[in-house]
Amino acid sequence: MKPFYITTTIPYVNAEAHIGHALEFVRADIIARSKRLSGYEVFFNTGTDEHGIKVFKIAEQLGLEPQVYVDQISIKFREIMPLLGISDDVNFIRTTDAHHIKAAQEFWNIVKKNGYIYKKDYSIKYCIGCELEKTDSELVDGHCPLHPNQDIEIVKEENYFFKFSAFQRQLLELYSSHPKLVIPGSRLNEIRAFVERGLEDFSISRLKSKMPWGVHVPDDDQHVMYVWFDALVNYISAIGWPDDVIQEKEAPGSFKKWWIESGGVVQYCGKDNLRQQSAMWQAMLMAAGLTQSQTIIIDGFVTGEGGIKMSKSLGNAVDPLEIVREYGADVFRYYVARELSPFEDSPFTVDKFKEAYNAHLANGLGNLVSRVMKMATANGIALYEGDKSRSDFSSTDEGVAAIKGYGEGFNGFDLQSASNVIWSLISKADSIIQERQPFKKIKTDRAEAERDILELLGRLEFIAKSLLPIMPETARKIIELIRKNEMPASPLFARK
RNA sequence: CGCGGGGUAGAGUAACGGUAGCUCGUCAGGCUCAUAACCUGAAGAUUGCCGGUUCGAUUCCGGCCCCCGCAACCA
Repeated sequence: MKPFYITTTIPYVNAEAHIGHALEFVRADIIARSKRLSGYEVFFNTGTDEHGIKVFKIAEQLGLEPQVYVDQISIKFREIMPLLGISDDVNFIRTTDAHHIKAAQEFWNIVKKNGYIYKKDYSIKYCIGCELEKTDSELVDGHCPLHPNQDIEIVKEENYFFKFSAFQRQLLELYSSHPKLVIPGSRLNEIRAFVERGLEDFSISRLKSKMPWGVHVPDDDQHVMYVWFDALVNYISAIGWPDDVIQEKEAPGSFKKWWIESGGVVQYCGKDNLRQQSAMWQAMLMAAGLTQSQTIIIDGFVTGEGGIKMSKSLGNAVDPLEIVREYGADVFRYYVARELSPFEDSPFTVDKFKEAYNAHLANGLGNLVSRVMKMATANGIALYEGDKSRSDFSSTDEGVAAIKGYGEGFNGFDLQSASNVIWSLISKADSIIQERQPFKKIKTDRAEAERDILELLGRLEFIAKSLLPIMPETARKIIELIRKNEMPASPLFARK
């Protein structure tokens, strides 16, 4: 079986999971499931990023050891997975895992040995009020917005730096030779323009005296790693690197299989992560002598009504778990796949969600299942005689075209166009019932009506099978009903 | 002249050189197998503004206005 490796970015655990995380988990899972169904062996990775000053401070405020805090919050993220219908075999990496820490240090050693790590003075902008360093973008008029009356202190410290600037040409070559590296193409243009403007080396360590919660820099007990050389390495530590490379100890789930033979990792990330994933991380891989990622899919953001940023203070934030609690994982997955733009920002409101649920799941899919199964069961017309199907939609011209459109959607990671194929088949089936009226015909022309109903069952089965990656539980339920020739005990999606 | 994305019917979006499509909502008709569901039809858009290229522009080019994100260590 051909291997396929897909990963999400791993969320930082300074806050609980929000809808953007849920969206990314679900999208990656839909791709993972579809690959599995088309015969790939899949490694699906997600997890949590747990080091850094913010986590350290939060733990301090809560009066907890950092490790205790991250244990608590990491498990919350892990527990979300089954609630979203994420595949059971998803790998969940934590940057505090012993193996990951070892891998991050080994990665550092290799890059250093290759001459891409050096030390220099670094000016940190520090807010005394927050006791935190600040980035320019966090400052308003040169002051911390939380402490506008205090001056920002410039603290100089010696940090390790990564020679990002050395990779400008190689990165540009990579973008030219791999036009599908970043999806959608507009994001590739964006990152290319960024790299063309010139790269600055970036700092990859912090003084341990100020930031104790991090991976120790090898051979220097004054420093811990700053986020990049820690968190980004998870994509390879998750698949066993460096064991089978360094020690030539080939383990199952090895780096060679998942990173090399698969053709590289497919990564999902939000648009705020474009730079980190498609430039910084790729350069780090080059520096370590490793091959590049295969594809980086850039998600848009979920916004509130009218494209306004979602935030708790604005009161327009939607909690994915509340949605899942009320509607179930499959409905949320449907919404992510079909109602949100695959690559651009799209609004998510409870009203819109409910509207889509009623229109396309209750009235659409759910209602179709009821009407088809009613005609089949009431008249004793089953699709299967033993194991033999009496109507196979996939071999019809229409079926072949549907498979093509659906496949193209998935190949381009365009879940929306893939699911549109399914919903146009649902709509078509509704029209067929209306036009041919098998429910009426059954009284006058049984043979003809039976043919119609069998065709509808075949279509419904095709719809259900196509739905497996997106709405796995629902799809299985429908397939089961068809096999047993039964009505659903209660409506699949009750109107709300 | 920092970078990128966008402005299309009441709402959300698609098309990207050839009569502006889809979904929701609205209105009218039909059907009764179905979850007051389904089917058909209608109304509703001078495709942000101005100019250019073209036989023809929502689609290409130039200018302007407005919105959003990013602007380097914010996951």
